[in-house]
Amino acid sequence: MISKKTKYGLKALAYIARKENEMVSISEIAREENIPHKFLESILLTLRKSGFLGSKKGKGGGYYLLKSPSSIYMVDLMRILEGPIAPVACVSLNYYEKCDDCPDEATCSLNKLMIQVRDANLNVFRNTTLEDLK
Amino acid sequence: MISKKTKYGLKALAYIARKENEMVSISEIAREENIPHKFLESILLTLRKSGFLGSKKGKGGGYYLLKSPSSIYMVDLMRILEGPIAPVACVSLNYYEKCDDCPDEATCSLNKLMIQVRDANLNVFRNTTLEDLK
DNA sequence: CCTATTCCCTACTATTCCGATAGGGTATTA
DNA sequence: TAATACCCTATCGGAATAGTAGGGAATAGG
Repeated sequence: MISKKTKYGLKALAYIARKENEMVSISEIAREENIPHKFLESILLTLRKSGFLGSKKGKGGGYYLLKSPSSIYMVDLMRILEGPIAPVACVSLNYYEKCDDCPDEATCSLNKLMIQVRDANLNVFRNTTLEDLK
Repeated sequence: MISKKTKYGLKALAYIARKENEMVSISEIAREENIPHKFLESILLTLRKSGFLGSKKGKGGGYYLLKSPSSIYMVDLMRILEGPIAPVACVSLNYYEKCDDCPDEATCSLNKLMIQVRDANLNVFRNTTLEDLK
């Protein structure tokens, strides 16, 4: 199950994508998408720091996409918002970590299944862009 | 990312499956698979109550599979150990729940993607059995 | 029978993570 | 200069996760 952070983040991005080339304020998104204002603020902040959003301060300011929706891939958004795509860290491409218990990944009974799950999810996320959420 | 409960549970089941028709004790599994004894005990208890394992008390006792590994599907194990397969409850087949925020699932921007993810995972878990983990 | 073994069961604890909020600071526009 | 809107750090309660404690009950072997 994905976190609310991820869910809110994707919904907000889809909302911004629908308003092509417009500046969109946190307040507007929060209101229209029923997302807690302050929580959303922190999410958009990380999306800006990750290079997906630009922002403008002051009256009439807000957020806007830095790239076209069709060139923003879900796989990149998911990694920023949710973390690893893989179901266990020991098969993660971007967040690899060894298991405490498992002495040898090559003979681990779960390894193959975990890789299958990872790849199934990667396949979806690599073939979906923000354009598809509009 | 799956919980340690799920990971330990699957590893334990795979271990038991490898010992065909033998009685396997908690202690043996805990030792061989590096799983905390008491934690494993509680996991195997839920697997027994869910109908996957049988048990025998007393000296020489332990756990055993109630069905052949090839007829125990991952999808059923995952639902017991991990919970919903779906990334959000509002697209879950077995654990459906309406979203607080979303006024209408039919127009929700995430709905289609979430269903895709759910189905990708279902596809893996429905086509894998405990036999494949042996 | 007695005892060691092994599962059974409830409850409890410690830690981590999630969801959300507080509160002030800074830039921008009118 | 007032109002608006983003910037940033810190904090906090509650839920979930991970794991522990401790005694009870069945069983096999001596």
